[in-house]
Amino acid sequence: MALGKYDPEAVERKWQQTWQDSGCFEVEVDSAKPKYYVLEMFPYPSGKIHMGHVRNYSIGDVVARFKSMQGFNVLHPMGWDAFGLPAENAAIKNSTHPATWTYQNIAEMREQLQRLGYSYDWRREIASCRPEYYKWEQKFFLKFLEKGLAYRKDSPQNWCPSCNTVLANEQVEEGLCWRCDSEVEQKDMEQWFLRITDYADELLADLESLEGGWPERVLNMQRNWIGRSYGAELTFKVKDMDQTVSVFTTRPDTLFGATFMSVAAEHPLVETLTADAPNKAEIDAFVANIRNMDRIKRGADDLEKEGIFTGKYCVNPVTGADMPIYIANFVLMGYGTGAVMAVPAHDQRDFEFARKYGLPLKTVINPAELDATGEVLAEADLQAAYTDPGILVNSGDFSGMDNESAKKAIVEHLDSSGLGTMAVNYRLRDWNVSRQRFWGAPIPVIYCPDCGVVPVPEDQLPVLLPENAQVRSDGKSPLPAMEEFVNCTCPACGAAARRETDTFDTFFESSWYYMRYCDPRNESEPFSQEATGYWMNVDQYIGGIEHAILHLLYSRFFTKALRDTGFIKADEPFANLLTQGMVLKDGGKMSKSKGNVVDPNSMISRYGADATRLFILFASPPVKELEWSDQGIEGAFRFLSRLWRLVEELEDRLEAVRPTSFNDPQTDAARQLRFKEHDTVRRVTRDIENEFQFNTAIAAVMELVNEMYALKDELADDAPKALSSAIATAVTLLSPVAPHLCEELWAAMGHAESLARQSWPTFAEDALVKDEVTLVVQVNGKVRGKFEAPNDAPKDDVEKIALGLENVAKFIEGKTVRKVIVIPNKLVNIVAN
RNA sequence: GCCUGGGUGGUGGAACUGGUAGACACCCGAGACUUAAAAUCUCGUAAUCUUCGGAUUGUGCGGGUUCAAUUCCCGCCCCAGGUACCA
Repeated sequence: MALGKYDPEAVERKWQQTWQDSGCFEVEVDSAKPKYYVLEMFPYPSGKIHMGHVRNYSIGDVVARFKSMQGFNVLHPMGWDAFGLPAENAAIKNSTHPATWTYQNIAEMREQLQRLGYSYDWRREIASCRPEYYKWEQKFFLKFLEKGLAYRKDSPQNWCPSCNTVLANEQVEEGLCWRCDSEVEQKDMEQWFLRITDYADELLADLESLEGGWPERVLNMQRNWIGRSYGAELTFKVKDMDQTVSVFTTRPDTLFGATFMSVAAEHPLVETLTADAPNKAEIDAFVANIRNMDRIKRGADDLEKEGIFTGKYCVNPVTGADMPIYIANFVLMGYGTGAVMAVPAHDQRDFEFARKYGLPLKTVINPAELDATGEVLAEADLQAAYTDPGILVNSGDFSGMDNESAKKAIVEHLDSSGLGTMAVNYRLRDWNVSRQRFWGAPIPVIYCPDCGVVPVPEDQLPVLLPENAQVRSDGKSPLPAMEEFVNCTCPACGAAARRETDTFDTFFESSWYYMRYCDPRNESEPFSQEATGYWMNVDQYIGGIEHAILHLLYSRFFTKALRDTGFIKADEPFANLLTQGMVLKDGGKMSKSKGNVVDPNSMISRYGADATRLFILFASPPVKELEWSDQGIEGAFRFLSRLWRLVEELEDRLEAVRPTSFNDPQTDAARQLRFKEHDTVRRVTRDIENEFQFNTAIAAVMELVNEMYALKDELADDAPKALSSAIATAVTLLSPVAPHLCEELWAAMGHAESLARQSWPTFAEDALVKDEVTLVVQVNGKVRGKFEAPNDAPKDDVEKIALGLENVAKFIEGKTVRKVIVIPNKLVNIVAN
């Protein structure tokens, strides 16, 4: 077989067909083999793949092919995160059904991914918008409902006026909708929630088990998001009223210094407290003003602290002092209890508030150094709150205690009277999963006028999304107006009832798709225990950092919830996580508005899939950002052509040998090439295993190819065997990155079996032993010369040669040699002065 | 403010447990081949100086440890991401 000119398109199409015909990447449960599950985040079928996808999937493909060659049974699936708003928008624009647009996009994107030669088991492909898929999450929801993990609640929600739907807390970014950047409003609505907060502790604790496998910053982002703080819940009696106010505080040790109380404008007690206030109108206006303020303004750093006195007092349980109750604009209903005990001497916000409204300050924590002198921090002198640790003062029996011990002691004291307990508070809120959208999975419940909320019986699943729906031009979901969908009979009593018209948040689908991949065609259950027992967890998950909180937190929660409802045995879904960096152009993110988008298709048709993959993996390590370079991909293409030409030139003399099979060099050149060949195996293997350093792995193969070019004419009789072995090694090592070209060259050497089925090469230690090594000579730490010496030459010999070097002698002349440090086979440092 | 990363040539990036800083590639320059161009091949390419042997400086800044520091320690500056009136 003659190779001829390198034509990427022809080579790539040929091997893609071959792999498909032979079922090369199709895998089954095989308990005799160790498994490896590599997964890339499944794409939203927007219509076209972009460079970010190419990077994500190329990284995953190298891992999959590498692990497979190492002997693992590799699960490497692909599918589509197919529900979502863009399909509805496109449907409005083209007046079609969102499904039409979605399935068309899937077909196009599948073809593009196939053109890139990724080693997916396409039989396992899933699309989350198919009833065979969402049927199971409807079932999960019913189980959650049964377990009390799902509940319905009426409360203020984040509302995006542009998307016409509510958003989860995680989907609001700086007060804006995560998807469309519209300002998010607050709206009272009845919605379905999942009790993710029940798992707050476990979600936090298990992050420890991911240490090492997940990037530290993602673990930290999740920790911050869950936001656990330790403190106490204290109860204050309202004076002259049969009411109490509870607060959460991390500083119960400062209770003796609490001089007033601040509550949020939304606090349920506000109305009761102010009912008989003489300035009721003024208070109402103040409250309304805060409530109507948008999130951004209200959350601004420089927002002036403002408040208004309710006219009521509560009683400090330890001092008995009256504490005026204020409504304050900086107190948030969404955190803690929506009420704060104000300790102006030891909290900066309370300090500012107290100064503004002339409220009393009382020092109760004294800096230890000051305390030693017998003095106490003077309230009048305070320029800011004292928030550091110290010794309690003015605190009755607790005075003299250090403030850490006092936290516990004071809460225990209150506990006896039922006014305080230790408490843990989380920033995490329950997950609102209701969306007022059409293109999503219907929430399987029915509202009966007599029975209330009734779950759809399991045998009536799936609740199908109607195929005949007409999307509305105003963007609202058509479901509430579709009588044939809405009207139904109550499964409990048979009366006429209404079906829920909200659909699930699309993060519902992406929270469990990796489990479905394990058993994607199962019609009797979401997945079998056998399949998930073998394949789960995902060994390596790869995707963008933008999912660090949302998707990854929801998936972790889902795994635990499905474990507790008996579906799966795993505690965590993803053992290892790689977050790849963004693909940039001219220093900025590629975007249509900037007009700097590089279309993968044009690159593939021009340079081929192999060159595109090679460049994107070579230009930068996976976790870093990648600057796209048009010259760079040309360089990648040039290297592949160079390798191709080398094999073409030698084709007649090559033998179908295994990598690193050449082991009896006769010439120095052959010894040198053999060293390089084995060293390359060592480096490439190490670089891929350590942090997926594909860039340096590729560089190592480039060096090997350069070495072959440099030595090929000096190999004499060793040439055929030495070169055959080195080329076999080069194409094998490079095959995960540029699989098509490598298969072609492998075949050209005379191999009948696919390279994809070969085992990963190993290196021989003896090949890495050099007869001669270069030693560097330093004088006082500066390089002054170098020389060749036999491997493991005796220290004394090495020292003698080093001291005798001309340039070295120059630098030690007139000085006394104090010490000579010899690092074997590396370096000699002469210390002289 | 707090948390997490990160600052190395003209550019992307290397440097295994402290041991020749700049691998590999891009760009650029010179030469070979060619009628010519492209492609390809060879060589050069941190800065400054140079008697062309080499010398000096150099991994954000300032200190320190060490025979030896991009690597370890202390203090600062800058950049990116996350997060926050969180009580």
